[in-house]
Amino acid sequence: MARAATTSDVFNAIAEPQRRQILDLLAKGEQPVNGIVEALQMKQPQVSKHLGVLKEVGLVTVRSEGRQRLYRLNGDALQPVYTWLTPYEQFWKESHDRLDVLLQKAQSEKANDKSE
Amino acid sequence: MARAATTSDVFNAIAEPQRRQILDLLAKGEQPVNGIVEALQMKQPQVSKHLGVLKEVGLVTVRSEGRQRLYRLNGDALQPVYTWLTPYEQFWKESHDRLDVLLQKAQSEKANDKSE
DNA sequence: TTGACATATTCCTATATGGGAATATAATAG
DNA sequence: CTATTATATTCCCATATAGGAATATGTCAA
Repeated sequence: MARAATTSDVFNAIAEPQRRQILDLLAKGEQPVNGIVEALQMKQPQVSKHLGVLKEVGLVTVRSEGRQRLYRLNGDALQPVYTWLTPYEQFWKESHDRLDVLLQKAQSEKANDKSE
Repeated sequence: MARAATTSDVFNAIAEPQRRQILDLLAKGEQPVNGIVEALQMKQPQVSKHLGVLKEVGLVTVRSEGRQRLYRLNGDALQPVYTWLTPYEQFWKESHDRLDVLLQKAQSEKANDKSE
């Protein structure tokens, strides 16, 4: 089997750096395709393709206005990533105060208390 | 150009569901390859390959003990994902209280204060 | 209608899988 | 040394890109 499609889920969709850039831009507000093209210095067809992927996984929505197509971020679609990631938060938040380390420290301090 | 390598960065590495499963398992504690194979019902070569990817991006570390190779999670390596994701948090945490909405609400409440 | 602008789609190619099967390597027991 | 256990590596294949180039589609203006 080959690698899963980028459209199979949000994790695959955001694996591509340029798609994350597009999302970051859209986080500041709705943009027409050309707005993205200019802001991020990408080629128009590539942007349209990336937007297609993002749309398919629900990360963006579109609406037409005249000849422009305005893309808008749908941040909610990122929640699965956040949900998966949250339990790992402990590993870097105060990374040197992980539970096991704290326990060891507590032990040695207890020992020190006795000897000091 | 083809898709970036799964070993190019953490985002690509965690795009594969089975690799996330492996990480989830290792989050509970160090495991030998066969421990993972049994726990997750995967084939040994596949597990070794996935571990190779995870190791290359720094998500796991290994140490040998006898004939076993014990893999351990290195959660710190997930921080880039968390960092990228955090600004989007507002979109789903109290998703109906997004900043723009809050501002509107504040405005109308202010108006109400005056009238009440 | 015709032209110009905005975006989407198609075709092509090089590349990187992920799984299966078979095999190689490493380490220990006897 | 030899068999066994534990893991890694190699080969092969089907598939899905991501980018470039060219072109199709859509929409509005005159």
